[in-house]
Amino acid sequence: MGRAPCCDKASVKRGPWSPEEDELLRSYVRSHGTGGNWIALPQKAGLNRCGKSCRLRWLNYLRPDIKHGGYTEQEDRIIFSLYNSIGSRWSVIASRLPGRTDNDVKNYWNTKLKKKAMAMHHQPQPQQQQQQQHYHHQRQQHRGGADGARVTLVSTPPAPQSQCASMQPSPASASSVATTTSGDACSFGVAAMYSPSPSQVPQAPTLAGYNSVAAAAAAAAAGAQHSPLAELICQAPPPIAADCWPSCVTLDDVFLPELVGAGEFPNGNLFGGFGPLLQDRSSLELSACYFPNALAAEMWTSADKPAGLCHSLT
DNA sequence: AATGCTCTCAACCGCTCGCAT
DNA sequence: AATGCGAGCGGTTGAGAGCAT
Repeated sequence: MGRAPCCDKASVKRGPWSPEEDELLRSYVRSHGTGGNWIALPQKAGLNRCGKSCRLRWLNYLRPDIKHGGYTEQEDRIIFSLYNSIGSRWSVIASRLPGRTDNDVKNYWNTKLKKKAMAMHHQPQPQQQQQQQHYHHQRQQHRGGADGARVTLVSTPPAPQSQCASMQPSPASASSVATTTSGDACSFGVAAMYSPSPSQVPQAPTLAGYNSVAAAAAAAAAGAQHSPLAELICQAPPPIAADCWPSCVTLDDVFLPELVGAGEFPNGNLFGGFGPLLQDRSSLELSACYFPNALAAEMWTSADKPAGLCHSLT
């Protein structure tokens, strides 16, 4: 059973917005803000529109920081990646692309990227497929999308290692030290927090080995049964080179097991092909990363990392 | 020039979620 | 605990622009 309409559709204007309406809404929001109440806004702003319509118009079109069109190759990759990782959660995907809206990303996917993916589907590369099947296998153990363990690396000196396998659920936020269920702080350099409830946390400790940006097509190409994108494409774009790392992607929010190189956090090769990249970027503040589970987080702390990378962690 | 088809994207619809009561 | 309400989300629609015939 659906809810009651938010406004009387018969009495409000619908359809395309006129420049005058745009200006009314723009000037009202500029001077008053939304007030956290979109339902009441149209009347206050002198608009004969449904509040929902006003909200959509503002968020998707009138906001000053909106970018329209002109998607870059890097943005494409991010969308591919995130779509593969989390599916059609457009608001989450859009949040990784400054200036983009969920509606815009959704439209872009439906009209352009999906076709691009399907075109790739007809050009499979056996060698990649084999490797990607491996990714796929591991990816399935990560299901839950972005709901893996979120790890914030802290600069506190290493303490005796304790298992953080039972982290308290916590809102995803950087620079927080999680505690175990017994209340012990996991202060051995890594504080891990699970976004999902513990029961949702994948049990298998195996780590995926691809970066989150190139991963989209990689995992998808593996034909992952749980991946929507996987049904569409079978070929991964090449890994991102150090000199074209998307400027809009910060290391602040990287799903680390995907960022690191191939394998299971091999000692001495933690970052696989991305070591040089990360070293180049060591000036960035790596404040929060995602791991699929606490074991992965622990492996991170004990693994060799590019010099300087941890230096700037908070 | 006229017609039909395809594509794009702004806008709508219906639902879930979270908060307040 | 139950209920109501608004915000937010993702899927879908349809008008209009562009292109092909």
